[in-house]
Amino acid sequence: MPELPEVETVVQDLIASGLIGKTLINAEVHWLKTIADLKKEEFCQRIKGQHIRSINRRAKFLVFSLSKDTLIFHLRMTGRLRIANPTLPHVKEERLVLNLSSGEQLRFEDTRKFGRCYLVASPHLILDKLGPEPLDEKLTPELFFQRLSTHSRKLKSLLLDQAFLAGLGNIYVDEALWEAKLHPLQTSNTLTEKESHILLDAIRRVLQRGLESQGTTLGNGRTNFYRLDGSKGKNISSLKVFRRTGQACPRCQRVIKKIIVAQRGTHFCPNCQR
DNA sequence: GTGCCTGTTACCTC
DNA sequence: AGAGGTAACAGGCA
Repeated sequence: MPELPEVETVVQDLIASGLIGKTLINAEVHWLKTIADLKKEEFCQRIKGQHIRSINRRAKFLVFSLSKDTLIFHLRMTGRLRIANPTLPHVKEERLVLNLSSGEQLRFEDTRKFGRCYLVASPHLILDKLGPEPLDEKLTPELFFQRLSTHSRKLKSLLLDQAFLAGLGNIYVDEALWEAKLHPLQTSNTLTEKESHILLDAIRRVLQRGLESQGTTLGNGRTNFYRLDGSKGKNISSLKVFRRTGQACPRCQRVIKKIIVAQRGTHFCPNCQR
């Protein structure tokens, strides 16, 4: 669910909610594996009294710089953050609650329990293996082409690989490949330099669109992406192929197909994407 | 109820 | 190196 635009939306929502500068009073851990790296007692002890210096995004990670340590969330499939008054009813999907000096709570809800929260002295071990940020100017078209050329992999799996490029997930990869008119099974080192530039542009366009729409919320269930205040992202109306199997391609009207690549549902137009 | 699907990632084997 | 399988989970849906 949460890919780059969704995580960035949540980061911006957290900042807008005035979280920066607040102090973490204590933590309530309701699911141990959520904080897999640390024992519950150590996590609670260590986080106590630290204040939030800044909130950033790297790939699909939310990164809270605290006064001493770094607090990192990965939402995986169904993780959600919510700021709540303690009197707000709790839900059973709540895995972690951080009590703030303001009297509010930062609640982490996660239906499928895949999400993770790390409290570390240094973020490097977690963040340094990630590839470049797709929207970073330092990722030039030349560098992107060079990186694509050094792998012989299906475009779909390569673009999902966070060590190759950070922040894309199933939705935006399918959308970017459609936008670039490239087949998900095409091998990465067969792209011409021109095609690779078109692909980078396409990736940036679909991400930018996702950001402007504050993310993609696909349905109505609680396992979907929601913003901090519970509202939906509006990007679904921009999707051209994702979960549109059997419908007409908006470009050529041919029927959109679905195949499985790298164990992931992959949507594309067999006419536009050769 | 049954069985299959799902937006992520780590880890394993070939 | 890269591909494929499995596992971690629980809900949605036909």
